[in-house]
Amino acid sequence: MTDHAQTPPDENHLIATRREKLDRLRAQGQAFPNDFRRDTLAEYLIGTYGSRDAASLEAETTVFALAGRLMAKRVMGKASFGQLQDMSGRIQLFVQLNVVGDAQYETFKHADVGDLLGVRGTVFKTKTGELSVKVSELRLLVKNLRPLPEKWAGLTDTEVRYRQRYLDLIVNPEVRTTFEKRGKTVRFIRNFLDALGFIEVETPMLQPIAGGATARPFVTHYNALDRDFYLRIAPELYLKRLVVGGFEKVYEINRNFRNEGLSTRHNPEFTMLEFYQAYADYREAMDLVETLIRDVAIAVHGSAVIRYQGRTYDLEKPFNRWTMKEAVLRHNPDLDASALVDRERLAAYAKRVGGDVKPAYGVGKLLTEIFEKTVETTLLDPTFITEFPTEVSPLARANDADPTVTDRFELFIAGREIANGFSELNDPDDQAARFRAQVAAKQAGDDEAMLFDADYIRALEYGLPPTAGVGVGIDRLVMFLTDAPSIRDVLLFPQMRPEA
RNA sequence: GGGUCGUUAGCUCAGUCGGUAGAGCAGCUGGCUUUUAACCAGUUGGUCGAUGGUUCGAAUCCAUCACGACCCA
Repeated sequence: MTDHAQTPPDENHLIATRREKLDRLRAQGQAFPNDFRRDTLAEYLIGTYGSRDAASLEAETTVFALAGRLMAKRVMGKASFGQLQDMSGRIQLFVQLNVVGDAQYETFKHADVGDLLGVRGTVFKTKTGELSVKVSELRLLVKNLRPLPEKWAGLTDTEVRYRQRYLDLIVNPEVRTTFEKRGKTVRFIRNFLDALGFIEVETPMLQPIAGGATARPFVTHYNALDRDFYLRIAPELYLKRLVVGGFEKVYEINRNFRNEGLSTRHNPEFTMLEFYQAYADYREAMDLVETLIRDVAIAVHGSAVIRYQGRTYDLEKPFNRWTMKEAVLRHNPDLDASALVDRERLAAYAKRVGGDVKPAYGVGKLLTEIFEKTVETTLLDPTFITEFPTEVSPLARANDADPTVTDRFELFIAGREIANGFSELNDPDDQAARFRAQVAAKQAGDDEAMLFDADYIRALEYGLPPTAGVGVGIDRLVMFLTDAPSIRDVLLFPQMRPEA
């Protein structure tokens, strides 16, 4: 791009002024140099010298090279202060005319907050005791053309924060902390599973049949094959194929895509951990999940006692474990055990509590509706709900004693589903029958129902070991660990409508 | 999809009953060699989200639309 002289007519005078400064830099030579090398981060200086007193620092003659973004500037005649921010934090700069000379002092005087600078200098403490760098050399490395948000109130407009996350990250340090914690969370989970002998794999995102969950997929087109493909809604069926193939402990952490609405809890692409362990059942999986959640909290947060949105959660205590029926009865005194098997009464009650009621719904689906409407958001302390109806669990193994329910659990924390796991259905004929029921539901108008995956059935016919599988919503887990009220706060670039 | 609220200078926000568009910060000019929301003096800066309507006159009232936040489905 060489037409830098062309300034869009809608730019304001602040940008125009900075472009003039840039034009002068271009005229003087390389305006975007890449030959300055730093050897020190702000955090290192603060950590190493922050607690030393002013007198002892006077003997420190080491010259450090730092680079970063100028975040504040205070010019006082022939001496000036600034704040330099790098990836580790901030440190104060002290620039004096009689040390750096006219040219560099002018550079600093006319620098804008937001410019990227390289400086060399020694450490000292000011009268007020702030560790600072006495600058002996200063260079402008990149000219900032767009003014940063105001220094005191900062950037609060949520729309701008999400759309221009880079700006949010520059001016709101706690945002950076949130995403560092997110990275730490994922890394901890990988280490945790690796240590238990799990193998991490990657399975297709582009799938000819979007299986493994009940959700509407995104459709795309593969030109070379002239065929529609789907962005995956879950990796589940592929991971279980791998268990058939002998990956007896396997996991994947990756993106899923669901063609649903946007909300504080939903983004169309989100990150899911799924892991599968052969020769284990859902109870062992629950124990593993409980340990994982507790340990990840300690690793990321330093403690198993978490403050989330004003409420304290003690993950050290054993998680609650209730069956879905127990939970529904506990929260709905108008219902008794006999009502839970009476379709008419359940349908009437589900309707009363605002649930979706359709003629095709059996008692299991109706019970689930009532659970979602009356119980889910009340499950604040970590709670496993078990015995999900078979009707709503097309991939889970039916319970040996009561085949109307499955050996399945979901974990709720702060009223939100965090994990979902079950003993896998490994009877190929039962699975084929459940796929056929899903296909029938789809034909009856349920556009979230599953399709028949013949290759998956073929894989089961080779023999899927008895297996437990779990999915953990990473975004919701990170929300909880970072005290974030909205999923958008834990996604670097949350989905937004295109700008007008 | 529905409801409520919001959108005014680069940022954060005021704007009365419908009567010439405001502040702080940032910017620009000058002063100031230990400041830290530096300070002092002067000063520039507006498609009031968009479109249409009511009115002598609209940031303000009405309608539609766009985008966002929160709640609900």
